[in-house]
Amino acid sequence: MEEAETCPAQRLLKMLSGKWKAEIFRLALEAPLRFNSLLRQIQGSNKQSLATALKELEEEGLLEKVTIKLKPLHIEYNLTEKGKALIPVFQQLEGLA
Amino acid sequence: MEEAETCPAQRLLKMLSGKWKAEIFRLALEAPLRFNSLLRQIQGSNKQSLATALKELEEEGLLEKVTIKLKPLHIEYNLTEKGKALIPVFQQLEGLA
DNA sequence: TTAGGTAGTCAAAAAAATCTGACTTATTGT
DNA sequence: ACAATAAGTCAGATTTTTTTGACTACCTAA
Repeated sequence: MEEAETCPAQRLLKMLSGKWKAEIFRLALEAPLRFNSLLRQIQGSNKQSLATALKELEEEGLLEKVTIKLKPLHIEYNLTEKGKALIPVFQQLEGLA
Repeated sequence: MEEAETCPAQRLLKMLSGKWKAEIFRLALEAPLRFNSLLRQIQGSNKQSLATALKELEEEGLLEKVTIKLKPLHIEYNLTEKGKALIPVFQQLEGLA
């Protein structure tokens, strides 16, 4: 059941909610992400959860999926402009921690 | 099962995670909170969930519970200093929304 | 050609979060 | 004295999120 939210910050908060999204986002600040590397980097995570998180981050427009057609032929996830706009918030969050 | 988090922002994000916390926090910016008013103000919520959220916000040190011993003798929840430190982050979040 | 890597999907199970309704204790207003 | 309000708690049910393990499909290196 979907519900309307009254609090504007809620939407943004929800974008990074869930067990793995914040960590994925943080790693995306450093370099383009690749599925299996992520699975190795984030200990305790699992395929399904990462796949779901990546799909949602993509749907929310924070990450974009890019098929690299060169040599090792693989897929990358990059921060979008919208994703980059979130960096200062994220840093402020880290600053308080 | 508890797990250690690697991402520093995660802790802060978690403080305002959950279905009602952001909304509660937002209302706390305006005025001290009272349980039953909150229940009426936040449509769709319920006692138990609000009680849990308030308890957690208190444990996290964002709200403090105050017993007002005057005339109508009641309980208030106020933003703590730590809670107030979160205001700019919250505003930035709303600014992006 | 066979093994290993990459990038997943699917169904089902388990765990965590949220909701419901009944009940409590103390204080007010009439 | 009685009913209403305030501020909850508790057990159980329901819902949502997260995890597990099996299974695809494609490519590459030996």
